[in-house]
Amino acid sequence: MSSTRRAETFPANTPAASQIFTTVLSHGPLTRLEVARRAGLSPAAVTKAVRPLIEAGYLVEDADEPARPALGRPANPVRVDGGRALFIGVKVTGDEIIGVLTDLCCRIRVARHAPLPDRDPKGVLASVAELTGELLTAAGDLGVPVLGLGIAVSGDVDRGAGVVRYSPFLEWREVPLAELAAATTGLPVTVDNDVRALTVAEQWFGAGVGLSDFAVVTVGAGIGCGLVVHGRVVAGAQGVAGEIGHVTVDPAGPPCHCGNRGCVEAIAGDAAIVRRIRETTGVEVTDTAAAVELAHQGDTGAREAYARAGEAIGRGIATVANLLGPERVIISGEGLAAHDLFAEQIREAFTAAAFGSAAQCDLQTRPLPFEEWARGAAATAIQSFIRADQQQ
Amino acid sequence: MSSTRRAETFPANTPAASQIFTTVLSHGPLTRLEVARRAGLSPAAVTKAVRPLIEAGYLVEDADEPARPALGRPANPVRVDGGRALFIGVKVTGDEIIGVLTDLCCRIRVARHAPLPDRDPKGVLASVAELTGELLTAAGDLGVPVLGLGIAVSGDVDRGAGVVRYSPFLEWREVPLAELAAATTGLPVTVDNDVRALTVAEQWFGAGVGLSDFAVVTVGAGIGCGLVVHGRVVAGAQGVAGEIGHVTVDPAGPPCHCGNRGCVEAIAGDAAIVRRIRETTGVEVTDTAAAVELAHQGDTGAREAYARAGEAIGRGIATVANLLGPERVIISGEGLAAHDLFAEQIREAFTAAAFGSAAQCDLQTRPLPFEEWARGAAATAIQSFIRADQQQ
DNA sequence: ACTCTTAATTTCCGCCGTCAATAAAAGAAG
DNA sequence: CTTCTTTTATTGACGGCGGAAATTAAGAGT
Repeated sequence: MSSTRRAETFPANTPAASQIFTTVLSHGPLTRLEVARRAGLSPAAVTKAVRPLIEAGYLVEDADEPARPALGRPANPVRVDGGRALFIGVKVTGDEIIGVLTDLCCRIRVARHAPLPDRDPKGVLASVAELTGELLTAAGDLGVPVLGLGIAVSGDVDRGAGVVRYSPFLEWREVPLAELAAATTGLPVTVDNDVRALTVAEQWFGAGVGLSDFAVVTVGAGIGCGLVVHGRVVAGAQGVAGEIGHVTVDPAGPPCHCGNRGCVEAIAGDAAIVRRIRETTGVEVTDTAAAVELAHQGDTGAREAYARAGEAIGRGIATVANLLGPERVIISGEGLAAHDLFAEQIREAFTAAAFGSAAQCDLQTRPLPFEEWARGAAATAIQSFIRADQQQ
Repeated sequence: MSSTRRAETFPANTPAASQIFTTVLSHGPLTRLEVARRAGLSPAAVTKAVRPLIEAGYLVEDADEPARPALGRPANPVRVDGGRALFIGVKVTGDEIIGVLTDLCCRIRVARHAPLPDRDPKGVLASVAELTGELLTAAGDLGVPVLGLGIAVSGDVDRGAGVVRYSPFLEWREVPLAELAAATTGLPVTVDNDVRALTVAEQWFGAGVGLSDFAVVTVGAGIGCGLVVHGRVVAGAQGVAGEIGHVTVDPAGPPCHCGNRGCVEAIAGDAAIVRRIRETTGVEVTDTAAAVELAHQGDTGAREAYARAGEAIGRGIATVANLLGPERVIISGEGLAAHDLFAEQIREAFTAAAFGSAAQCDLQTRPLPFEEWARGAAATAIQSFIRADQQQ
């Protein structure tokens, strides 16, 4: 496993081919004509681009003909053969790593997690290698090649360079993770920020499909935000963007570890909610689960803490909507376990603080199973595989 | 003038040609090799694209050879011949219209303004036609054709459709201004939101040249913001974006006409500052000029009002920086007359509220002469002329 | 005069994507 | 059963864009 095996490459050199494939990938089975229409190309171009993709096994003609609605030659839709290739996505948190094996359509086949005994690059790399090894074995049993590995890390990540610039959780600076992981696993590696990875998954396989402007807001220990503008994920000039967690909601609010007061995260982050409940109720809740339970029991102080959190989140989302005018905001995150406790407040605060037509922005809530972060990492690997060099 | 004259079109059909021209336009005289490098094209492609542009008179070989630094065949830089074509930009405010005649390099040749007696579409159209007529006469004296008219209006504008969706100041809804103005002036017309127009001017001819991610913040009666992400001006899904003026800075702050409290505009807008000074000092200041003077005289209350305003603006800018990670923020606007009164607070509040590497964002201040808004409108006309159909 | 160096141009070529015509695959009509 | 209609897919010719490499251009130094 120490040698980099000859990586299989995707047979789509031209921008049109890669765009056509992406269209089919995101929009399920489509006839060639429909693909041409959506991609703004001629039918001839689609036919020509599709052939090599079918020959290589990445696309298949959909055998089952679901609807035979109309006159004329029957349509012959094509779809991506998810089983053609597998990808591995790994999310590294402060104390564990989560890995998934997905197919080309980013459907999870196997999910694993393991504790993270050691946070320094060497230790993390060993854990990643072990987990990847397990998943590779599982892939081998399926007889399908694994064509890429995506790693998601919170913090400041330069995806293009494959370098973790700064990760507070891991206490890393300038770690060339892609290079290191490629050397140990022999796979092509993509490294990206975790929220951006999740955003990529939504853009290609989730609620962001077909939208050129949307945002993903994650609610949990921290409050994160991934942005898609002009059809591309926003990375920011310094590699950091979407810091909604430290948008000030109330300058008189509780102090935040960032040094300010009343950041969204200082009100609606897990720790902030728990602290607030302790302070107002005197009950010694220690973690989020206990906080949620207390609120569900009807405790006024706990409910109020969640209401405040919801309001802060709603205001944060309204800020995003005011500034960018996205078509949709997808709210997700572990914090959604408490969804019923603040959904209403989020919506209310958003509506109140959204200015003008920004209020027309569609708010969607999506559950976030714990493997979802790792799935996002896999999505970045799929993306890198499909458009090896070219952008968007 | 009632018939639409045969519009001259720009001889650059291919994306490469238009990109090459834009590069030369923004980056002054460049040798063909340098253009090729910057545009990511081969020198051959540049030579081929440049020739018809020179023949049509849009580009010229720079006669004066400024530096002859090196060995080898002397470089033969090309630049845009600003005098080849003229454009008109018009900014419509609530009570006057401002018009400029610019050359192809967006340098102002003539500036005029006129009161706006009537705000309904018909009246505005008449005023625009009259002002345009004057500028066309001036252009005729120069013997240079006018190839486009840009109109900037505050509010919700659909540039592609040429329709003003909603303008609170003018009390317009769904006015097809581009079509109407084209019919009366006979010129190709571009209509855009005023802040976005200003942003286009900065992107092509100002402090945003060469940057793919930056923001323009305007300080004046209102607080506005134009955003460029991935090299393109953000328009938002509903045609509205950059509403920094109604980002909440302090939920306990003064009420805003939008229905919330403590919006940036409710603290740092002209009217808000004047009101604040009246309330805290008791002095009956009536307008911004008086407020500035009072502050410059050292009045504590007035100075404090400006300090608060600066803090609010700084926080607003930090929010933009946190969310988008722009490379630069350009602060401009009529409010900069009071620049010395709050520049420091803007910077301090920004630094305090910017999270992590967002603080590395470059803050620049630019004066905003009153014709600048109209110049922005002219910039949109130039942009439309250069890339008639294709995007970016 | 010759060489060295860098800029610009020319020529040729590959290749992508469109156009327009054609084939394919049904059901409908007679 | 044949022919027509309708819609999808394919084919082949064509045009044009942009790149690679060779060539020309225009000096400076020796």
